[in-house]
Amino acid sequence: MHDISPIRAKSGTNQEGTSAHNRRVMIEALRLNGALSRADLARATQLTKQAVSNIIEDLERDGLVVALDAVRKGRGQPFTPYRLVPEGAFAIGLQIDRHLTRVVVVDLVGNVVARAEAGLPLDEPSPGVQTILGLIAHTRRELADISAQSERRLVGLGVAMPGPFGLKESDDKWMMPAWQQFPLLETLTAGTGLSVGLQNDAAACATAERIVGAAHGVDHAVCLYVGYGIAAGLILNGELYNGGNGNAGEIGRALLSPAGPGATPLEHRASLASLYQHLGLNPADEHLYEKIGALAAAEDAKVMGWIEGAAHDLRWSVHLIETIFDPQTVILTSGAPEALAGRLLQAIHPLLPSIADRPGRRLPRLQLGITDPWAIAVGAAAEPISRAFDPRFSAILKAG
Amino acid sequence: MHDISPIRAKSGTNQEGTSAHNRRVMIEALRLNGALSRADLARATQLTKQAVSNIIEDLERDGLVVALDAVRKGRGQPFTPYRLVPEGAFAIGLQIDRHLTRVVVVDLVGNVVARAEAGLPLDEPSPGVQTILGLIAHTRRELADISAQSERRLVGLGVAMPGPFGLKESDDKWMMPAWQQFPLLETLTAGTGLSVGLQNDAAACATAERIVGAAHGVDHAVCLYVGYGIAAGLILNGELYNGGNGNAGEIGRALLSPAGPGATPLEHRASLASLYQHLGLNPADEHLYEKIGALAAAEDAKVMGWIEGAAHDLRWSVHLIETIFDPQTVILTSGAPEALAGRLLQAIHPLLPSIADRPGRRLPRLQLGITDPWAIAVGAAAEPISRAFDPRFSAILKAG
DNA sequence: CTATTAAGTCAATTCGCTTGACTTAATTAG
DNA sequence: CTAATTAAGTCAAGCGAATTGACTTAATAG
Repeated sequence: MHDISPIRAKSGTNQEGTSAHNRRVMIEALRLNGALSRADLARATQLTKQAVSNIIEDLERDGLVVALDAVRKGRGQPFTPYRLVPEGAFAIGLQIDRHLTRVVVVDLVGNVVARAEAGLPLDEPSPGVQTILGLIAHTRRELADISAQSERRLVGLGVAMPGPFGLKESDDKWMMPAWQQFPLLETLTAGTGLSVGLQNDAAACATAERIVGAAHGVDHAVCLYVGYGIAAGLILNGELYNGGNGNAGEIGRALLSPAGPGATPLEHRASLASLYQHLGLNPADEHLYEKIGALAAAEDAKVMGWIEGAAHDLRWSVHLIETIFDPQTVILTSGAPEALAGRLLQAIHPLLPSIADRPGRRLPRLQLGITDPWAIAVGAAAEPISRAFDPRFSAILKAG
Repeated sequence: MHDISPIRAKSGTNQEGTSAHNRRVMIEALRLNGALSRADLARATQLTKQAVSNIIEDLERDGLVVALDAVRKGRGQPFTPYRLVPEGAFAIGLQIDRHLTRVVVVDLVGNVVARAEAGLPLDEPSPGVQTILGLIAHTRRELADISAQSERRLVGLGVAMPGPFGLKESDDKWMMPAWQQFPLLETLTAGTGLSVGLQNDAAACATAERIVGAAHGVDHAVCLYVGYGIAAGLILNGELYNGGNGNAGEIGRALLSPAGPGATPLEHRASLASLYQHLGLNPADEHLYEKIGALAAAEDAKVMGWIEGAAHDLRWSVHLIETIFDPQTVILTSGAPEALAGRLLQAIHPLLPSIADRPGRRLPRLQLGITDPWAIAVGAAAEPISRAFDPRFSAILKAG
């Protein structure tokens, strides 16, 4: 922001970057594969045994990994597997949805160790933020009871809320105009002292799937999230893709046909908001989740009608996503009860033909992801963890 | 292929990776900014003056950069700018289109130093490949006349042809089934002794735009290529995105509406193939390019009719691309004459509203890119150059 | 019991970036 | 005209993380 050089160049790197990267690679390898010996790690990362030994010793001293009992397996000296220590790091995830907010604390491997939720006023961010800071403080105290060194091991706060961000004017009734204007990140940074990151809810969902779900270890996946709105979280080359302005994947506003009066945004037909409207339910209703879960389980005619319409558009959305991204798999996630999400998944089938329909596929073209209403908050919390520990290009380079 | 470890992990890195990355960063900085002093480079890349000096000395010895005259500017010692040496490296680009093939040799900064073209049989790859190898040998001899050390400085051969690749069965008449089956890359590798890379034509186009065109220095851009077919080249985070199977951006096969008998693939309505059909022209006609150029310049009714239809669909494609990728700009490129491409661009306007319609934009939402029929071949040649000299994550890591 | 296989350590080495002092050469202030 | 200031660039020593190759340890196969 201050004194930007007119010269465009990528940042260089040095031994620090090398070291940081290799540590991250070790941590990711352990997350993806469970427990590994140093010899295994050396083979998998192409580093020497000695380099791996040094790094592991380092990580062990930092409390991020721990040795298990030696294992005898065939000839040769028994190996000592190492695994991640869940209590090695924690992060806080904050989901801000239209009518409620959720806060979770997750550990290094993605376990939820504390959670809290509360209602949220749609049009008044200021008291809402007080509520949020209260929830965060509460979960932090819970965390302190679990882990003595928790504060030192807290790597950040991830925020997930419906996008898109930073547009001209939010006169769209499906949005949250008051929240879009509020200096949320600054307030949260000041109020918590943590490093704060922001994602849209689909991105958070994709991050959750990547850390603990169906996208675990998959480098190219698209996470289609049907929540109050609808959006896609994009995992490309093993990293979340945000776009030029952080709004990539905001397909809720995609028009369903080239033009004309029938051009409807996708989110007006395939989002829970549209379902609530279809059913005449109040979105602020406290028992909404249970109600639509019961209706879906009972295969209520109105719900099934909505499902059919939404599935029709989603089928085509999957086709477009496959055609454009060529992902290894598409993951359908939802803030909806599993009964509803499952029926929606079924209704989307059979899928339209596309380039994804290729020989030698290993992963399904479309699969159901996490259908836990807390998934978004977990994904939000996974973002700082990923930022701190996952191998990524930017982590090798100097500066920030 | 052989003995794949079941352990999933990213590769580690070491000083070699560091060094390779920093050299690439220098080269990219010089390509993007023209000539820079070592002090400028140090500031831009965050490396120390000393590190930059060592690397520049190295690059100079390798013949990749050269010092210009010292420049006095304000206080302090005059600085010595360095610039890239075009003859520092060469690459061959091969475009295989439906009815013809083009070969170019480009230098380090993207200048074409030799070119050749020939017709190609659609259904017989084998004699076609002999033609291609002949063209390559021919341009190589031309190159040898220009640069004595040319062979040593040839970094690779890039191939661009219409995708998608590796599908089940190419019973689609718009495709080139015979070519899809032929072991092209192996034959070319054996026939030239060069390292060979493959892209679809839109990706090649995007690479060309990135090296010498509208996407120069832009990190998030989508290149919409209207050629015989239609596809999008995706530049995400400053690198070309290929997808899980190398078929990302193949939007020609995207269906234009959710379902029903009217569901037409985009390429049946917005591709030059569809124009030829609309006009009743033979795609193998030698003077096709001139013919449609003249018709477009004369605003022929039939051509304008096709433009209107194609623009209708492309307008919506741009909307979808913006909504999904949130790019900084969308670039319309085409193998068509400028008269036609320009009118098509005009006809696409006004654009549909989208998240790209945001305050503080610097780049146009949609702009015309290179409309040179040789652009694809140049982009194909740019791929090995980029692979050899551009900073990228994979270049830091070991092996690969 | 011996040969073989494999995990892991030890100590020396290597290599590219960093550090801090220094040199060179220009402009600006007095 | 001189001295102070500013900035580019060099020099030489140092550092740090991975590498190298020999070595140790401990298991199984024959």
